[in-house]
Amino acid sequence: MPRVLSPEVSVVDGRKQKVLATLIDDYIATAEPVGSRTLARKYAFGVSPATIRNEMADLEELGYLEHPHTSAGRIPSDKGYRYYVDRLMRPSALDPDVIEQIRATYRVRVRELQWFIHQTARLVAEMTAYPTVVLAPPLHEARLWDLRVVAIEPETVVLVLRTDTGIIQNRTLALPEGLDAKDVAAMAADFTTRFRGTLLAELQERVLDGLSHQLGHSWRLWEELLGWLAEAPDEAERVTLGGALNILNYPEFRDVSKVRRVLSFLETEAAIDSLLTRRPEHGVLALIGSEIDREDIQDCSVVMASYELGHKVVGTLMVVGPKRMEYRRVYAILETVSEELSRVLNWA
Amino acid sequence: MPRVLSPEVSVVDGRKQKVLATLIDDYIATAEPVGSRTLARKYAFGVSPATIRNEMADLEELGYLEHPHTSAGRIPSDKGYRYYVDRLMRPSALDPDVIEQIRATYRVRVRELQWFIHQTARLVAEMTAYPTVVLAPPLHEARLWDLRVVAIEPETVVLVLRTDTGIIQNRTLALPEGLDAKDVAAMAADFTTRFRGTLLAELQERVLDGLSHQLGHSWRLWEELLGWLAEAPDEAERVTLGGALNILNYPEFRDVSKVRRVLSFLETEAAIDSLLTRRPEHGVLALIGSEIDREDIQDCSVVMASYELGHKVVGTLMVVGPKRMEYRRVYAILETVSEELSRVLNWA
DNA sequence: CTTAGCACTCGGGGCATGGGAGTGCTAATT
DNA sequence: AATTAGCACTCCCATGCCCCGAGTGCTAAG
Repeated sequence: MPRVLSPEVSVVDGRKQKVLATLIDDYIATAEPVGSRTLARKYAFGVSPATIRNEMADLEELGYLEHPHTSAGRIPSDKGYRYYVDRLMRPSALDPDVIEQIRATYRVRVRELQWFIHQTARLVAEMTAYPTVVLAPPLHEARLWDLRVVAIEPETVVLVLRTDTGIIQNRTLALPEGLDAKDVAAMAADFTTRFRGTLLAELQERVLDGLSHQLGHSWRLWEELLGWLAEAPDEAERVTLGGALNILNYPEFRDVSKVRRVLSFLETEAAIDSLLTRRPEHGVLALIGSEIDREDIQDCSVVMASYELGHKVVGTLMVVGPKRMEYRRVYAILETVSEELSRVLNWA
Repeated sequence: MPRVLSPEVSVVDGRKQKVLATLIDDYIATAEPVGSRTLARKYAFGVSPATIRNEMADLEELGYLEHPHTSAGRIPSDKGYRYYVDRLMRPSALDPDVIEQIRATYRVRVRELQWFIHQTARLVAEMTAYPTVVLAPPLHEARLWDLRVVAIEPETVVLVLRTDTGIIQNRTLALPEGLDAKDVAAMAADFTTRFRGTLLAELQERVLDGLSHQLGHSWRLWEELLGWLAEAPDEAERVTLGGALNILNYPEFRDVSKVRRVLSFLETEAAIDSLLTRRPEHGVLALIGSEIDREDIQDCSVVMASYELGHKVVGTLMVVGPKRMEYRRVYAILETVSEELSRVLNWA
């Protein structure tokens, strides 16, 4: 008859914690269910397998471990991982080399936001060896700062849109007959003074409301121009994916259909967005397996962090991998990268 | 004792051709080795399996078919596919709907080249159901047309680079102290008049030769500016990949390691470049299995077509899939898409 | 409380077996 | 001479079986 265990107290028991932590570390490293003998031999526990066996049985009863089948070792449950992440794992100190690599990435001449986002996705994917998603600030939430016109040819101009978050989009535009670049430049200047500071989302709405009629300028041109303004926020590439193929390195994804599930998830903007409700304002946060409320990637974990621009939280980094993820390392990397990224974006 | 067959003549034999064509069609559709019985029953041949068997044995001896093992049906050899592509397959007429879908994609307001390339990759990947790569014209081969400066803030400007092929890149630049936007604009104008028409590759070289010294303007700014010009061609994203996940739908890629081989190939610019030596100037070309001289994707086929800009061949479309590819359909789609794309890029 | 001992469970690898698909040859048919 | 029926043969592969080993859970002794 099993001992009766009062849940929270017993896990606090030092040895149980050590067993759980060690088991999870081992399982993260090997992807094989861990047995009592392995645990006792491989790590210096100073107790016999039988003792460990008892502890493991308790941990299972408490819901921290599971049994794929009778004669296999144990694997962590979602609850087990959660406990590990919240209480057990020692924060990992990044190697100075690694920190230097991160800093070096951002130690560059002035670049545009999109460049930083790309580099970040690439960097984190490479360093963690998991697929990584970086979300750019949604253009809808940005405010118009500046609309400029560059004459390129008599009948062609380039529009340069700049927002308060420093995002720049440009777009070539053919001029309707009878207008030259100067007219357009004047219109743009007028437009800028009128609407500087307005949310792009709001402008978008107003366009649909027929803003162009009220402006009195050349009707057709404004239609095009405002049409573009209205489209720009939707067209902007918000999700940047790095190292998608990393997923193929993990044995839990030896099955092609699982690979498809995860990769389609990562390529679907709406899917990624659905995770954003959980985004942490500060620090790093993990969603483990069933904590993600989407069926398609229930056997994955997601680790997220935010970054700031103009001292406001605007974007997100996400690392996606098997539940058996190297949380320690990923936490450390995301912490450092999100800090450094925020720093460079805030020109500090 | 097998009959002696003079190679080229005998394949011309009508029935052998029909057997070969039908077998390949069936294999393309099913991915299963095709046996004589299946062939005779499923398609109205009017002869018995035994006869087909003889034909198949001949075709194998001639090198057009292979035998995975004694008791399996036949599959086409690379030579067989080649013969099929060159002589056997009837060109497929695209459905009017499909043609309309292609046209509609390009029936848009003025856009930049990069937009067309993205759309094309997406469109072809969706229509063929294979991964698709679109190559942009290499910036090295473009000529400087225009360098413009837009003042954004007192100490920040946006540079807009335009080439003869209409490619636009822009870049934010922080001004060194003591310079204002007007100075820079003047410099840029000067630069444009001096170097309009020069190959970017050449400019790149000259930069390395210390061009900035000769220009006499503010030394530091030119360094930055020219540094950017020198980098731009290398940074430009030349390879656009669409529908990478399509590869997962084909049973020959049920094995994750094969998926990895193909997808890493597609993500490696240098690898893609190595195929370019075979790019056709006109029309559509297939490389089948061993005809691709790279080991990593020997069990794939690549179908390519070029597109024109300014009436010069500058870029390439590639569809990548298993050797058992739907050549008919892919040929038809690539033909139409490359024509329509060239048309829209040439403003016709 | 810990541990040795031991019976028990279960998944998976190895091996034999049989069925089925397909071939290739021969001989008969047209 | 070409076609086809017949048939023996080959070989893959799914199935079932057995056995091994890893791991457990219980009991009883230290």
